Amino acid sequence: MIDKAIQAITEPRRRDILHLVRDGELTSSAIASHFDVSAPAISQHLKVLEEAGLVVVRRAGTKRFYGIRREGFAELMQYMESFWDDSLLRLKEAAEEEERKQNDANSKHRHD
Amino acid sequence: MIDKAIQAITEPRRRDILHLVRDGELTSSAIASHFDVSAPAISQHLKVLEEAGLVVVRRAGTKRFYGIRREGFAELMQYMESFWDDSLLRLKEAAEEEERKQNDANSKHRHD
DNA sequence: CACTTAATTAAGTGTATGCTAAATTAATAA
DNA sequence: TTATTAATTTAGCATACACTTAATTAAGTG
Repeated sequence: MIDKAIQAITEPRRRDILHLVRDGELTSSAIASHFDVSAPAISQHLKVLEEAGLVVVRRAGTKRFYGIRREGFAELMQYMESFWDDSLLRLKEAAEEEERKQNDANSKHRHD
Repeated sequence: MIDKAIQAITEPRRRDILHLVRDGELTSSAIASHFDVSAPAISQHLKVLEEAGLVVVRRAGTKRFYGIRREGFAELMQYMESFWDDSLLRLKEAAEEEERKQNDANSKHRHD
């Protein structure tokens, strides 16, 4: 699922769609009106986002309202954070180690 | 550049490569040895990651050592955070609003 | 029922992309 | 210089995917 979610946010158009619906539900056609592509194209993007667990549909008559799915969003964010936080932690440690070495080297050369 | 970075981490194999090099520099062949694909395939992935500003190369003789590029990583992380943090903030607000409504409705029905 | 509205599914197209084997570059060693 | 090692670039292939138009489904409405 997490792979699907990452795959889903790959496509710039789908990130745009997520930005559109994150403030509240929108119908497929309302979303489509923001773009220069056909309604089916948007419908296909919405399907991908839904299968990735990032949006949910609420049916009301002939309309379908799309909105953010919190759990999916949270899961994706957690993955991202664990990925980058771990990396940054290690980079921070590496940077500090580097600085230590630098200081050692300097103190050997300095004679004040 | 940020679009290229997102595009770059789309591919699962490239995320795996990033995981491999985030603890320290590795040569192209050392990276390739972890996977079932050919060396050229890895080389091409590394090129994508380099052009996205996520890794850097250090040449030493015939070898090329690949490592994480901090600035690129930080930039990508910032973008991700701003995307998701904004979203989560709005979702949190929406949830609180929802709860308020729920409470109002309950207090009208309750007669204790 | 026929008609409208909202949206999706289906079929087909062009392009991007991940992969391979073969050729090429680059640095070093004999 | 010739050979070796490390890696990349090239050319070609197969698949994935974003898009289009046309057809179809689904829910109301006259």
